[in-house]
Amino acid sequence: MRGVVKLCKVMPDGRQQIVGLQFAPDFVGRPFVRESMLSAQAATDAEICVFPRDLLDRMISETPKLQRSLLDQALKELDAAREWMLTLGRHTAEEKVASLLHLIATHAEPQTATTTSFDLPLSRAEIADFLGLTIETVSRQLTKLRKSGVIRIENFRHIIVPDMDELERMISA
Amino acid sequence: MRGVVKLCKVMPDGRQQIVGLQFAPDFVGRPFVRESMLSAQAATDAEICVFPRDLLDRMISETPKLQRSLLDQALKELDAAREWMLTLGRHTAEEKVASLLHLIATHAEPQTATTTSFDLPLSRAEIADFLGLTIETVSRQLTKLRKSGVIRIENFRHIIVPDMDELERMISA
DNA sequence: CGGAGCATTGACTTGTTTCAACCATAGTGG
DNA sequence: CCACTATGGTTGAAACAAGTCAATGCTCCG
Repeated sequence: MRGVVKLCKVMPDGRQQIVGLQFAPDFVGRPFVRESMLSAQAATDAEICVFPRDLLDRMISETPKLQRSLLDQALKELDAAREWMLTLGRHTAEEKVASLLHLIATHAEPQTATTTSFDLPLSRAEIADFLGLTIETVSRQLTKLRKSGVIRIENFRHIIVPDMDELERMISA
Repeated sequence: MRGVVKLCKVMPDGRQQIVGLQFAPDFVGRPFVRESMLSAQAATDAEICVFPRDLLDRMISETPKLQRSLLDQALKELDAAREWMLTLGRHTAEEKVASLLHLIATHAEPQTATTTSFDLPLSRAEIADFLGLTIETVSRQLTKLRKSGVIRIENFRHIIVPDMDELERMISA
């Protein structure tokens, strides 16, 4: 209902990858399945509406409409995941960081005109885990974007994008 | 029904990423949606069973069982996509190549004991696009795996894995 | 004040890419 | 039948982007 939830995968040796962010009205969880190889953590303060599993399973089985919207959500997430695969596989560090800022800007609060500002829901370490980079590289790319005037940074977490088109041009995808 | 289909995304500047491989009885396509930002190409000779879109849409709407299996397939693909995000983001080149071999080995023909052999459905260039690497790096990692005895290569495309456990150990995830 | 936690910056190293040469195979046409 | 080209793959050397290691800065908070 409010806040951001991150979906994580970890390797035995400790390397970690965030494989998805869930925003405001998204549904988190996997009906019909006992467990998955995924952990979900709140990235910010969040209000979550929880359903008991068997009740939910039953409701889904009985109402085709619900099942349909669940399918839609799954397909939306699938598209997002594949979009992100392109980012992880074929973007440079700079493009990756720009992509993340764009993702958050478009999914967070409603926008006003071309100028946008928002709070990062993630720490540098979490950003690194999302982008497949190190915190140092994330930090460097952020200052690079700042120095080139694409973004402004206030208090580490608050980002101001004077010109969204400029940011989108950094991604070019 | 037979063969391998690859799902591709391309960037305006030509960089390309393969975001999924579909094997034998998988369903390819997106019901209810006119178009998606994805192209599907046969990677090998393939036999495909095609349904007319409106017929399929209608059938799905009317049979909850079909809708359910479609949901299952979507969730399966979502898991696979996220698994691959971990590979793209946090694995080294060597681990990536090993992961691909493992993926193909486990999805291709049924297996015999620990020794496995199969034909690569992808060219070096396609492998590179799947793993987010260059063809040169792919080639180098393959020879590295060959020289270390984890795999044998016959005629460029045919791979023999003497010991599956050994291959899995290269991935460690 | 002083320590803990997070972020930034710098110097250096390394893995992967880039650029280029080369090899093998198959097909084509003189 | 043999050059000749096209295609796909391998290999080497140099360049570069990102990672590693280490020092420092900034805030919050007890």
